[in-house]
Amino acid sequence: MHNRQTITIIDVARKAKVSAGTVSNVLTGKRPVAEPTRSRILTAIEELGYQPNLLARSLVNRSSNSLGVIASGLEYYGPSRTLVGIESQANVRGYSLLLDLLHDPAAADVSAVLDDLQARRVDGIIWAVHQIGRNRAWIVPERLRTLPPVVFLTMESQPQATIISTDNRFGATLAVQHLLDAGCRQIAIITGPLEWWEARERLAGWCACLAASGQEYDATLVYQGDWTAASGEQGLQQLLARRPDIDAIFACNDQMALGVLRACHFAGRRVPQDLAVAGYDNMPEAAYLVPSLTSVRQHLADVGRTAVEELHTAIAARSQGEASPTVTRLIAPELIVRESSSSS
Amino acid sequence: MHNRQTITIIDVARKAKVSAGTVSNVLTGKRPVAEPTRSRILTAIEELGYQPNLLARSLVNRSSNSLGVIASGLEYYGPSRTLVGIESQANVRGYSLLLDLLHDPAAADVSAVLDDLQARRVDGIIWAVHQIGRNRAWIVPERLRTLPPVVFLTMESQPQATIISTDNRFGATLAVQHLLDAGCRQIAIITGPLEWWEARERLAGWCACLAASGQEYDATLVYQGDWTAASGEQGLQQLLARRPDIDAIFACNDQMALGVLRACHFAGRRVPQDLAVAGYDNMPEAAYLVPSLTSVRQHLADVGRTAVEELHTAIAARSQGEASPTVTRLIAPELIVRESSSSS
DNA sequence: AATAGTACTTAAAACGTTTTAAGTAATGGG
DNA sequence: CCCATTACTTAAAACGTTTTAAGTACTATT
Repeated sequence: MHNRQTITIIDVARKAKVSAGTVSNVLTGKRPVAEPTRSRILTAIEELGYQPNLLARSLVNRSSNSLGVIASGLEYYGPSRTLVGIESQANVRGYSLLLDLLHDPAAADVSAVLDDLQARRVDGIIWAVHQIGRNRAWIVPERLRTLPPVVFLTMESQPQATIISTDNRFGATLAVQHLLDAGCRQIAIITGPLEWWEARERLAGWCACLAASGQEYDATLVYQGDWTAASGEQGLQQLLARRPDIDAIFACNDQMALGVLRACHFAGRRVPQDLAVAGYDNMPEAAYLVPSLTSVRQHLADVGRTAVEELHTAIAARSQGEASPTVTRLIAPELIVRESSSSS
Repeated sequence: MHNRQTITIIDVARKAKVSAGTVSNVLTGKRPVAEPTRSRILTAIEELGYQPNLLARSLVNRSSNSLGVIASGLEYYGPSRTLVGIESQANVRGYSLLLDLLHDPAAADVSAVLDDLQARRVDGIIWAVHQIGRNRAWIVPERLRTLPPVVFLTMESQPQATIISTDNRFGATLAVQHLLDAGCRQIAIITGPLEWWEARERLAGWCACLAASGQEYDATLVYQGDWTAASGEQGLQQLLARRPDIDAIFACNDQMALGVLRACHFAGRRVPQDLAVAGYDNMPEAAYLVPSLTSVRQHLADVGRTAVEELHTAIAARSQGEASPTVTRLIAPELIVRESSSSS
């Protein structure tokens, strides 16, 4: 019945009484084609319902017009937001996206996914996995040389790599300085797991800010959580037990801040009167909690978009044979002050 | 310096003193190769660092081993969760994922993305955009026939399409029945935008459940929100103004439920003593709100995985030349009871 | 009227695989 | 010792494009 033979550029050529090369010329627009021929070809394409085969095109062009994205934790707010930014800019630049998710972001062996992307001849790769423990160990010049250009998200600055990230240290400073300005003096912190680079950076921002205000490092003010609300709840309980005098908490993400709010409720500490609370991430829920949550907003979609732009220029450079310089780009976050920290 | 000439199967063949066909045979494993030759080839591959070009392979195989995913709203909890499920099962089945995001999920013109996926010769397509208004209008047999197999997520049952979805009507029933069992009698609902199929389904579940308990439809108990917490907050205020006697609210997602909780706080209504609240989605924050939120948990990762499985069998069927039957699969959600609705 | 230049077209050669059909060498049976 | 059979190998032909180098037909110039 339906022989569904795929129709190729040759069928179009035959129908328009012209050679395949000419059809290709009108398709790519790289070479002029006389008006009558062009329109003859166009109607032939239309009538046959011809759809070019991008695989064949990519094969000869040696470029697939696609980017590989390796991400993890997509079920969380941050990563998915970043991906949206990546996708929108990829669209603008005409790239398709090949998505790979890492189930264990701490795993160091990633050669399989990299090989696959390479085999599919992606033009560039965005590495959107958080830096945890030694999961960056594969980033060595020998491996990078065999890969298409790579842009890394959310990792420590490194001379041999292009990196786009939000400025976690600065973000933490914003929050802590705000708490200081609000009159708080004993500001505790609930960090993320310290194998995470981001967690260390935010802790460093807290340290630096307190140091600048003349306080010296006090380990009893630090609790290491694991990003979950449960750990925030437990963290506050422990901190209160150790240091009943604390008057502010900087929770390194909003989930943990949520746990803190809950623990405060049961501990009978009013927020913000008895204890000011600031979070990090500015998740959509933050504005509607009771009390609404002061938080640090990262411009994650911008991170994603910038990553694509940076990658795009690197790709262009390499296709010219030039070696593109590696850059590190930090995007400044912004503090959103809400009820949980405003004394009024 | 580095001439970065890509190394092909022919280079390997030459080095192993063998023909390209034989190398292909050990690569694909479809035809036997004598042990000494095989190992000679293997070491040649190893030494040259050969990486097969999947584009070329796909060209001759007429199958790219990849699935196209068209999604939207990825920054929200549900869609990203579903995508994670899709990705994990795609991995199991050996498919790569080509991701396209729709910025306006209500837009009806989607031919551009479909064309692109088709041009890239994906083996199948997962349509993960919510059904809103007429954005399903393109689903007509003529168009479907030109496409590779498609699986639709979250839409109304339709004979000509394979559909995987959670059972929204049943989920709503779970929540409302639970509120009835808790002794509530005036159960209001805050719906999503009623152009959304899911919103209509959940409303229908509420209606059905109340009808079964002998109550007849009462429009003053219905408020149409837009999925945002802000609309939930406003919804509760309006409902209370209209009907001060309501003793329970079913908010059709957790964001709106969050707004309801906030509004209750300011209106001085205690939850659950004065007003029981149930949400939908069971977002991670639900368990840590004060009070923690009763909600309907959808098994979204399962939806994603099932979609891939269903697509996989459809692909297999079509490659055999058979027409695969269309199926509709509804996945039952589950109610998670928490403080916001338990009278104890 | 010959030459040069312009403006398109085209046949053929890539691109890097897999598959087909044919070939070869070794083994076994009669 | 010949013929089948088995077990691999291989050269060549796809797959569907783009690009290169070579035409071809005009027009403009001398």
